[in-house]
This record gives sequence, structure tokens and C-alpha cells, in this order.
Amino acid sequence: MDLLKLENQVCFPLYALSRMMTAVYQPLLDELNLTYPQYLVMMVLWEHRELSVKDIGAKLLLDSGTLTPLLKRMQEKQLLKRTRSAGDERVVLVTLTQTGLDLKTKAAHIPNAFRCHIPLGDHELLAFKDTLTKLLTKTETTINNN
Amino acid sequence: MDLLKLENQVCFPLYALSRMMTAVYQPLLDELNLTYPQYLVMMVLWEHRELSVKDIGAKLLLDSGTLTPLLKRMQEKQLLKRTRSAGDERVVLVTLTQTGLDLKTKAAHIPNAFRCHIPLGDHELLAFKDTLTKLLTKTETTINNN
DNA sequence: TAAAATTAAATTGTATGCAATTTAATTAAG
DNA sequence: CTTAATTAAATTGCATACAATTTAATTTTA
Repeated sequence: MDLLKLENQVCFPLYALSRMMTAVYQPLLDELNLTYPQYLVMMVLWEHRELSVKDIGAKLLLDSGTLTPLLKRMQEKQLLKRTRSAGDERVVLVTLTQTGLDLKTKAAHIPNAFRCHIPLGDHELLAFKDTLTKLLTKTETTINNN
Repeated sequence: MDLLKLENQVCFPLYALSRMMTAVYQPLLDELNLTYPQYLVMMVLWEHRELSVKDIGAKLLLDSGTLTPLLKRMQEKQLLKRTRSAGDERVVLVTLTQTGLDLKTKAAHIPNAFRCHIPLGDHELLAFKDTLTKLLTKTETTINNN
């Protein structure tokens, strides 16, 4: 068996599916004028009132090279504020504006709207999510124990 | 249950795992001076002697906006040739150079080297690949039947 | 067959990702 | 207490992704 054939790859369908899911989200997110990574940032900030850039990066597995310009664009859209921490001037704290907080109402229908496009039953979808989450966690550990 | 929480998302672990897997490949691909998308292009061209940009896009689910500059970079690295089809001048046909063909030897160890970093047994990995492939295919169909 | 529609790449513009470096602030060590 | 090491963001540079448009070639159709 030729292991260098596309059909024998695990990561190609992972890569392609990830992009396809983002494409499924896009028309829904267009209504909120958000990209998918920006939607993820909104989600962690709806959940946690105030987070540093590092905190957001730890949750989304993104570094400041990605987050700094992304957060600046979100700030330009009046969704959030970025302020230096008083206690530690190295840290930038991010909080949502009222506009950003209010956007959660407009986003409330997105999870269900998205769900409709996924051709999996509830049980399979949950099992799939579990597999992904466990593999993500385990791989993260594996990599860090280098 | 708040469906707008990060932990309740299916697509976040998909998105994060996809990027993490690419990061696992990177040190292996560095030896070949390839990025992950370039590696995928090499793979389809090792398998098929000649492909149009459209063919490559159909296999990798990428459009000419992504592929044209990517293929130009690979051409600059002497990995492939791009020529207009004689029969249909709209079509650009891509074939590997001898250098590109020869690179398969240097790539032969990559699948196994990569496999070592994935904390899953053979059976689970195959099952995971199947799930991904089926969901990719089904979602593709769902989207096209819009 | 000539105009209209379609198709394949390329181009343009914007938004990630990420490696590598830089800057500024804080902490650790001697 | 002062220097060295570390840390958090920002910056720089490069490579995807992808929407939207453009260009050139081919097909369709009236």
C-alpha cells in the first residue's frame, strides 16, 4: 500500500473538512460581520468577561502574531476594548464593548442553523466531537512532552 | 446548555486539530522544503502524471486563487512545470520535473515518522479517518445540493 | 455562424496562521 | 541591588485560503 497516496492520508480529510465547516459557517457569520476565528474570540469573551491576549491564545491555540492583528480588527469594529493591565504592563486585557456583548443575541440562532447542515445524527455528532477533543488533548500533551 | 460556549463546539476542535497536525508535519516537511499544502500537491502528482489546475483543485478542494500562486512557488523550486494545454488554451497542465519525481524517495519515510506522533492505535486511527472521510463526502454533497 | 453564456486561470484584496525577531516589562539570581 | 533571564505583545515576513473580479478561450444557442 502506497502511504504517499492522498486516499491513505488521515490529515487531508481533517484539513479539508475543517475548511469546509468554516465555509458552512460563513454565510451565518456574514450577518454578524464576523469571520470564524473572530466568532471563536467572541465566544470565549462571552464566557469570560476579561481575558489577556495570552489567555485567548491558550484557549484557541493561537499566538500573538495571529491574535494581535485579529483583535485590532475587532476593536475597529467596536466589538472589544484592549487595555494594558495596570498590575503588569506587559499584559493586554481584552473585554467586550456593549456592542460586543449585545451581539450574543444575534448569534443565538447560529449553533442550530449550523447544525442543520451537518449530515450526522445527534449521537454520531457527539461521538465525533469527543474523538476530536480527546485526540486534540492527547496530541497537545504528546507535543509538549518533547 | 449554552450552545455558544467553546466547549460545546464541534468545529473548534476540528479547526485546532487540523492546525496542530500541520504543525506536527512541519519539521518533517522542512527537510523537503515543502509546506503541507505543497506536500498534498506533490502527493496527487506522484499519483497522476499530469493534472490541470482544476483537477488538482477538485482533489484538494482548493481554487485557482490558492493554487496559482502555490504552484508558481513550486515551479520556482523546480519541482514542477506548468504548460498551457494544446487542445484547450484555457487549461494549464501541471507535471512534475525529474527533481519533483525524485523527491518521492526522500518523502518515503514521512508517513511512518508522522504516524509515531499520533497517540491512537491502528484501529482507532483507521476508524477516525473513515469518519472524517465520510463526513467530508456527505457534507460536500449536502452543500452542492443547495 | 455571430452573439451570449460558460469555463479555466489569473488577479486583486482581505484575513488568517505561524516562524522569527523585537520591544518593553517583570522576575530571578548572584 | 543590579544584571541576567524570562515573559507578553507586537512586529515582520511569508504562505496559505477564499471572495470577487478579470481575462482569454471555448461552447451554446438563437
